[in-house]
Amino acid sequence: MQEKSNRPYHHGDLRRTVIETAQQMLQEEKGWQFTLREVARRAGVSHAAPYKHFPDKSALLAELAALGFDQLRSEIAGALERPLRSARAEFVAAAKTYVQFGTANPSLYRLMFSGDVDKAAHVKLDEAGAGAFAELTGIIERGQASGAFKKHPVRGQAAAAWALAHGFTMLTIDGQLMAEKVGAKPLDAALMSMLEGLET
Amino acid sequence: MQEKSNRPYHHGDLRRTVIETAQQMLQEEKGWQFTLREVARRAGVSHAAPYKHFPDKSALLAELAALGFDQLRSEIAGALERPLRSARAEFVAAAKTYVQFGTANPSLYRLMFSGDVDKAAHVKLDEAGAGAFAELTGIIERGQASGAFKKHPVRGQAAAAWALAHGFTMLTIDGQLMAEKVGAKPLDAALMSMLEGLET
DNA sequence: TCTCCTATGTTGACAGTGGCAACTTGTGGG
DNA sequence: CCCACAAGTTGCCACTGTCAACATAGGAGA
Repeated sequence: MQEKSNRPYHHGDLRRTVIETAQQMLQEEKGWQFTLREVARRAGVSHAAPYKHFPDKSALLAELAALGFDQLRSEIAGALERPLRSARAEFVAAAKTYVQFGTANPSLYRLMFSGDVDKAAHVKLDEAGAGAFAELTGIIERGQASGAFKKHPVRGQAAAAWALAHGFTMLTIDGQLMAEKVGAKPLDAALMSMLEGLET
Repeated sequence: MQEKSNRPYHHGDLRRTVIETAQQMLQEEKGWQFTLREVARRAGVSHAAPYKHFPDKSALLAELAALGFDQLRSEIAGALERPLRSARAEFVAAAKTYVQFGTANPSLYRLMFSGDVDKAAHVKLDEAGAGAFAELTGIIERGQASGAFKKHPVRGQAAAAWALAHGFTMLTIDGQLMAEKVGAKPLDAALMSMLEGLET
């Protein structure tokens, strides 16, 4: 419109708006390959405005990934808050929450684990592995302490559990684990296999 | 140079040259986010020449991914060619070959499983899951037939095995499975866990 | 051998991108 | 009230993917 925008010259909260707009665009067809200019357009500012809040596009992507890790950790912690009856129940709850998060947010999950975000740009991304891994390590340690799990090296077991959850999430997002190919409840089957290896 | 290139007007084998050049560029820093114009420059042709062999950039990426799946399947088949003493040995050989392939070719492996290649563009990508999955299914079937593996639903077990191998590969490529975090031989630990679940 | 059609190159253009510099408009602190 | 800084805008550059029109072979058929 020829008439000036009624937004004042200073947006007031552009950093948050850019992040939220980018999060919305993650849900769209191009996933994290949206353009920063389109983010700026939707935020109602010029194409260069986001550069006052993020050094470059990669920094915005890193921020999105970091928020994703925050949310993942929060959901896993939430799943373990309720008193659980056994190490097995803890393990299953954490794993199912993990996979549920990834499959509910496929583009975000891909971004979180793409090589394209600059891990040096955001300390939270360094903590990414630490967070998920720490939860799993804790579950296995408690399981071994209670006698429910075999006393194998904890970190190797935790790596296996994380690899299984991560791999399952990625393959599901890719559409590689269709029911007609892998049966109706492949996650349950996968977790049972892993548990049979873990349990005494 | 002002002097004309000594390459004749018709390249003669440009499609193969574009593929090979792109494969080389996959090994470089930008991974599969190389530009088609740079591929054309390195191939010594104009920026539009590749469009006579590939409808668009995505089609070239799909071709690279398909060749990656060919190579992966070939390497797994090669690992299983030698007579193996047990179902366990088969399982370990296939899994280790899988992870070895992915960690030796990180950018190619990421491309193979990125959501960014158009699966409709190449029938081999549809077969991607079929190939790896068929190998794993075969190993588990043979293991169950010989009595080495428990008689659980095969496809669920195969899905678990694939998820573990895939997840382990992706996390390794991401640098998330450093030895100081997960111990010296995390893949061996992971495979042992899964095998303890599989074996009778 | 010639002609014609197709394959496969090239050139030029378009619309868009990421990101930078210089400038403009507030805002807040002293 | 003034000034320094934050946070906007405008304009530009070099590059991209892709398309259309044109140029140059190459091969098949008469």
